[in-house]
Amino acid sequence: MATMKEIAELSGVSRGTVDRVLNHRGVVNAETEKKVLEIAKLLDYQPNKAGIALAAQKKKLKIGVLLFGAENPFFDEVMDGLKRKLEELSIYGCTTFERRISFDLESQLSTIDELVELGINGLILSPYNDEKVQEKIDTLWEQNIPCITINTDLPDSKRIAYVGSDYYKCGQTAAGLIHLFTGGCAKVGIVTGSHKVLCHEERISGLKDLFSARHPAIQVVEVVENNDDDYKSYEVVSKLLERHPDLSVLYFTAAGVYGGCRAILNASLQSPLKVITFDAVPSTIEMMEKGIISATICQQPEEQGAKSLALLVDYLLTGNLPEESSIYMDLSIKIRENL
Amino acid sequence: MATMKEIAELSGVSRGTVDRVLNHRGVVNAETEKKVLEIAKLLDYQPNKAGIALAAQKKKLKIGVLLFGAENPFFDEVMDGLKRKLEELSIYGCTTFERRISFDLESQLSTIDELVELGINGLILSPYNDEKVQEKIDTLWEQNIPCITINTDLPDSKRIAYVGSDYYKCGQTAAGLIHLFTGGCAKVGIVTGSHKVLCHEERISGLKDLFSARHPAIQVVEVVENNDDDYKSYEVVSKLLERHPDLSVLYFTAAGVYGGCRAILNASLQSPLKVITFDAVPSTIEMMEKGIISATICQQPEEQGAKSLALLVDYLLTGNLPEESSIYMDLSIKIRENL
DNA sequence: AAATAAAACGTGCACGTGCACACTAAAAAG
DNA sequence: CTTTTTAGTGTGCACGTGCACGTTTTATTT
Repeated sequence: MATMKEIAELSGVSRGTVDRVLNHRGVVNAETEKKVLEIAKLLDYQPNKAGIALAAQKKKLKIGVLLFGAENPFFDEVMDGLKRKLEELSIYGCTTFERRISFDLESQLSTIDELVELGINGLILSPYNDEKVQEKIDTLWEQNIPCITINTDLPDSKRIAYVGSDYYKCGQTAAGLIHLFTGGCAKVGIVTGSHKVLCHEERISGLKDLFSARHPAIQVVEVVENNDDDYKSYEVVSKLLERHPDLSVLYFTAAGVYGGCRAILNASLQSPLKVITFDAVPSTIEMMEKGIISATICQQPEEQGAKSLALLVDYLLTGNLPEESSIYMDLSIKIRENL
Repeated sequence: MATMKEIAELSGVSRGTVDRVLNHRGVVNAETEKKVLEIAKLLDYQPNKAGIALAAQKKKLKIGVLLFGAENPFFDEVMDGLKRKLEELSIYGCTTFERRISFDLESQLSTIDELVELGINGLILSPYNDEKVQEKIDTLWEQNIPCITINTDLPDSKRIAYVGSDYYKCGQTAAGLIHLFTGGCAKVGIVTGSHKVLCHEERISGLKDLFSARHPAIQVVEVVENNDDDYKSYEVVSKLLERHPDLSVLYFTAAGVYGGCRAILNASLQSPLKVITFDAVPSTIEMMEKGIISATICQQPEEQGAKSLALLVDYLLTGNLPEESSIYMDLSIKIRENL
């Protein structure tokens, strides 16, 4: 592996000049630049990561992490993955400032300001879907503080990347499972968070599109909202089961799984009901072990945390943007036996 | 973060002595040792990885990788994951020597010798199940060449770890899927590689055990062997389908999936047959897209490659053994929609 | 022509560790 | 008493990069 020193010797200049050429720092004579670049290409120069890491020690990179769901175990797992990656990246001597807030625009905006005050060099954010947050992200970008959105996106903002799941594909996967579980003829009820939340809607359309394209005999009988609240969920599911005693599948697009399952346990059903959910938080796992939930589709929260940190640190150290601006996690289906 | 330099200053000794104490190198006065260790613990000293990486440059670690299945796309994916991790670990300046061989004891033994000749510092190996290989691994261990088994294990050897899947759990997961796909009453046919191969047997017993424990109405009608050969597979599956025209599920524990599926395509079945397989090689994906295969259980080949390299390099650089001597991958269920 | 500004480049330190080598003082051997 | 051994310790280089600072040359202004 070629080093800057070797390039300098072969080009007849000093290591400092090579540094200036390769890192676009300062001013260099056009001819010199050409020669250095030539030789660098010839030797297939790749910066030595150990050297970069060593030099990065003094930079003391500070990364802000701001997630919703202060009480949501899903985001605990995101944090776990992020921490794991932080350990791996400890070689670059970077530190994180973590904040968990409830689902609220104002506290999101103020916490971002707080993190900026602390002098963060980059931000990982699960954004509230509001124009003010988008503007904030754009401002940060102008201030040389790059931002990565995680779990939910703000596609029109100047975030350098989104890391999360493909919600449409989530819905399609659920549809595929329903087909396999029922043999192609079924009555499906859907419990969603809110029609206003884009990602819930996308999961529903992914599912409906697949049914109409491939399994027309599967019928979505009703969609109810639980506002991601377990008690609301308990109520709406109870009533749904009363209205449709012949329901064969119940599909949760988001939170409120536990409340919904309690409603199922409480109802006296004559036919077996298959339940399909998202994510595998502890209460979901409990219901899978009881046999209430047949399958759950996981969006790899740990990987989301790990990937977003890796991308941000890479950008801060090398200036490399990710190849794709949206990075989707693999979806993994879990049943009782492979939890 | 504390450094060796700081520890040296606080202990009133030189950095060299701190190095000797912490890395058990050379001879140190008992009292001095005690004091240094005390202060190191007090400061919660963790060696700086960038420094280690930089110093590791001159060691030029060489890792041998010896995998079966020269023509098997599954092991291609293992190699992909390993390469990816190698890129990440390039910071330590290590290189790999890769060999792919066919399933044969003699060539495995001779290739190991060849790699040792090349001066490898460690070996990643998918071992042939034979005492001679075990002895070879033990010999390597005596020679200070640690070995990690991948995909299949040799538990009684002196390998420092096994990275792969839990075959019994694979079988249980398949059983769980069959239950969900059929509703608890089904006739199941099993196509296996060979009864002599331990891991195939484990997948079958995982499946049978779950059925007898939880789903007694599901019946395994026959187990046939295909010796991991597609044409043999075509033949035995054809005959199996003739003998059991009422079969509801066909379960492949190993290779020969493509040949078996061709047999299914060729047979005129009156009732829909659900097929469950392992891994997601290109021909399997093709059959999933055609709708022949309902689901496949993946053992994360890329992760196997990545994890084994990470563990080996970690051991070589720091002497840390993995916490568990057997590392099992998560099992991920794939259907057409989440491939 | 002298003074100032700008362009272009070189030098040297810092980062933390591994390891070879040199060195001192005390104990053992002659 | 002198020489040799050995336990114990200190010193300094190497690894590759980022970056601040200094120096020299060339161009521009007064």
